[in-house]
Amino acid sequence: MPELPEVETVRRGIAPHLEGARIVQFVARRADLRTRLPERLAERVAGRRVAAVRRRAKYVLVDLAPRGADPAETMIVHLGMSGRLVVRAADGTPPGRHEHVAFSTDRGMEIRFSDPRRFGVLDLVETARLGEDRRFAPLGPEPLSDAFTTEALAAALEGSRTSIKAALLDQHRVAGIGNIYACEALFLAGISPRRRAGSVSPERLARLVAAVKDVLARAIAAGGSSARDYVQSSGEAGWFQHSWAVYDREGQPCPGCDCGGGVRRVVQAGRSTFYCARRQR
DNA sequence: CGGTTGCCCTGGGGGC
DNA sequence: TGCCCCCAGGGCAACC
Repeated sequence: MPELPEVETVRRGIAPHLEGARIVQFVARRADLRTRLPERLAERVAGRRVAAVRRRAKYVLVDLAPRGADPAETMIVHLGMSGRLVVRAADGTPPGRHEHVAFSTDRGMEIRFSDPRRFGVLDLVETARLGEDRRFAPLGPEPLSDAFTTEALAAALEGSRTSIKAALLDQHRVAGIGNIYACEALFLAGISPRRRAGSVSPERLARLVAAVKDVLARAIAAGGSSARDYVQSSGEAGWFQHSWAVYDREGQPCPGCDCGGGVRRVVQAGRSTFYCARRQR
């Protein structure tokens, strides 16, 4: 699934089409995503004006303006591993097999949520209660915000005996990093993914914070890096070649390093980790 | 309590 | 070509 940069790119892709627009029709074709769609979702959303499209961690947040007695509500979208939000003209084209939800706007555009693996989530919560939602309350800081500092990361990792790689994937310590960018940031910072999280020195944590920000910002600037499941929100298929230094490059030489073994793959907490044993210590 | 494992689901790729 | 196994960007509940 899209990690933070891909979700941010999706947000930027759909925001111009949604912000200020009114949702005129909302259709849910199947309700059994990772969690069930909320009751009466279509009637609760149809007719509402979109106040803003935001992002928190890997969630897209579509803020719906109040309507009559209805308070401001937020549609929460998580793309899971294979989810997409595609913008297209509302031209009546029938939905594809995996397009589970679709909604159109008074500007003649349609947003389709497709998710073959159905690991995604779509929910509706009162905007004022978002902060106490169990999915959002425990989230760590946004890595691209000023709140994500060396000191903040050190505090989040203090005493932790898990690996630094697993810690970076823990959304409660820092939010939005997934498997690809965890690998890439550790490579950039020269830190072994197997090192215990609580034992990384402040100097190296400072490098890691900078590496996380750098790798995420560059991915956003590039439009998000892609994997096979991803399609840019504006609809064009497959954007971009991968430009990863170590992710999915087992056995290949890492950039600027001719160490014999090349990039290694190990499994940590059930997820593949790619790293260079020579450059990462 | 913190950390690790298994599972939710479908599709694509590689090996045979 | 076909089949079968393995793997995949996440998150969470159930376990140690």
